[in-house]
Amino acid sequence: MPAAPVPRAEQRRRTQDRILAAARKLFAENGYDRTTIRAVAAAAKTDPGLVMRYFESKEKLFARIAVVDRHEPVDGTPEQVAELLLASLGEKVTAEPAAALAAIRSMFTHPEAAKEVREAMLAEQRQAAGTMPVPDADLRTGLIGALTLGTVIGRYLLGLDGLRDAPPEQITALLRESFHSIVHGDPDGPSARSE
Amino acid sequence: MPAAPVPRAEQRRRTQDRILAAARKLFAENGYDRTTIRAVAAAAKTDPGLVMRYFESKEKLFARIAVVDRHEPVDGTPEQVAELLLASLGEKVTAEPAAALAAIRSMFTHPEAAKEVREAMLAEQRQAAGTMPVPDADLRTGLIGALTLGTVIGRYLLGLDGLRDAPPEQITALLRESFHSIVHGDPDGPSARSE
DNA sequence: CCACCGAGTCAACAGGTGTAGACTGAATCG
DNA sequence: CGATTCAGTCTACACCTGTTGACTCGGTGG
Repeated sequence: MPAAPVPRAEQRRRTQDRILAAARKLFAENGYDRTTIRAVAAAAKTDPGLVMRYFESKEKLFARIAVVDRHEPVDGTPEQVAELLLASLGEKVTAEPAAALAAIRSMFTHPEAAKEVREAMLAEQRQAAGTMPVPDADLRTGLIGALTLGTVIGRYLLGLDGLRDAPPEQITALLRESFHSIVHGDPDGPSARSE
Repeated sequence: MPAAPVPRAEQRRRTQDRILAAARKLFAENGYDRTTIRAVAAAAKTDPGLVMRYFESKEKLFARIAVVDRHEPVDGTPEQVAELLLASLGEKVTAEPAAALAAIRSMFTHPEAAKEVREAMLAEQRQAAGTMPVPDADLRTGLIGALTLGTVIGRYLLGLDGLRDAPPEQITALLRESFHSIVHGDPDGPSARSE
């Protein structure tokens, strides 16, 4: 007597979770286009039809997965802002969030993913820019965002030699001075340092 | 009487050029997966069959297009190396080579494109690393490569607000100090500056 | 001038895609 | 206990993909 007949609600939750996990993994590894509903279903040991039933469409499934989490508002002096942005990079380099990787990997070919990444970066950018009273604040904060993105890509998506297995603290240590110089460096280059 | 019957050789060259131009454009805009042979043929005002006949396969056509040009060997003191890498970024930010964009846009989903970009970056990295007598030279040069890539991506592929229309000199000026600090900064962070 | 070659066109194939719908059987509920 | 709901499965559709081969027809070399 199989006395433990798994309740239907729980059964459903389990399969949905398996599908989400498989989707996260496959989207992160192969990007949107190269990930098929059939592959997700297979990896989740289910049927493509079920994936459709639970998540409506491939698009919706991807949207459910590929979220880049926005961090809390930054504020303070430019130096503090630089330090905060650096810390946020540290988290990203430490955590390896499959969801963000899925979005980043797909952002060049999938419009929705590009929008997701762009908006997350712009949100960060606007807030940081507000604390900088220089005319080219947009450029500076955008640059820092780009550098952050480049670092994450180099480490996780390209696996560059020096970056792949470096301890996060070492990476952030090397970038600390960079971030600071960009945030409050003088606009005409480093030739005239006032500090 | 249309007295100028275009010679066959030239006719062929023209069509091949049209195909190559269309492929460059479409691969750069949409990436490998989302670019179809049919679309290339249509944009080149030809037939898919002809594309196959002239370039054998989609793969070969892409390989023909997506080449990231390696620049000449860098050498000298670390400071000079930093300056050279910065200049090379300047070129990249100025030129907007469709070919490289095609490779970069496809590198997350197309293995061959990833290899192309990786190898171009590693070649640069190895040479630059040779001039640095520190144990973490790989990390430093890899980081600079990642920052360069991030900048190009932010400018051309994401079109970030501050980066999209900033003059290249301004970008390189802001990054100059960063590159230098990474190349010859001290390994334990910027807290103890010897300069 | 005529046979040939090759640029260009067309239709089709085999495979893979997202998605829809009918069906089955067991958990659920009155 | 009987009726019903619903997780899970299977089949099929319509479409799009890279790629192939047969066909046309005008420039080309003998």
